[in-house]
Amino acid sequence: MNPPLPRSFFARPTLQVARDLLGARLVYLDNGIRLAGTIVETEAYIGQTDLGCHAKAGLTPRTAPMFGPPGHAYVYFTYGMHWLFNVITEVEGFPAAVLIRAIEPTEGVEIMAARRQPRPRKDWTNGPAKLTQALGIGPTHNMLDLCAPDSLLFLEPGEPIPASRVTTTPRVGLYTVPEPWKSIPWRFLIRGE
DNA sequence: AGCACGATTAACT
DNA sequence: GTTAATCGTGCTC
Repeated sequence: MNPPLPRSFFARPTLQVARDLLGARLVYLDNGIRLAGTIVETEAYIGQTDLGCHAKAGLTPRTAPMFGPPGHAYVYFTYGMHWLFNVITEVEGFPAAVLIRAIEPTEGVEIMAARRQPRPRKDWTNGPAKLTQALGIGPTHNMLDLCAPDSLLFLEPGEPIPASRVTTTPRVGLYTVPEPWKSIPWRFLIRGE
């Protein structure tokens, strides 16, 4: 078993981290059972000048995790019902994160399936709030250190994804965000996933 | 105190 | 393609 991605992986430019997380594996130890999936879609949110990023509001109770050290979780509540999982990037004090938007289930598939019943398999983890449902990630995991040796939630390296298989598009769901932030291509996907 | 809106999803037409 | 669900957050008054 590969050791988890170290803090130095996350303490880099956010676009680099978002790109390199494609193909990596997100792992959650749920009561000792490994639930895991390969990351196939990410988005970058970078600093207070990015008007699509929560950190545009500055340091508040909600955005505090983004200002914290890299390699920690930022789990937030939105639309009155959904939890979204992000990984903090860059140096402490600079607010930035990568949103994990979709994974391909690899371990603990039966448990994810049960939580996402009765939906078809392709709808189990193909959205940022769907994958937190399937894995069981929620408010208790906010600010968790994903690089701690005993962490229940962490990322493992996977098969490197060649540039020919990576696509970028504008980020999703930023309806009222002004340009250029609305259209800047900070969403990363594995082609065909 | 009130209000507009959201890094979404599921169920519609 | 459109829209309801549902409530914390940040902004304005």
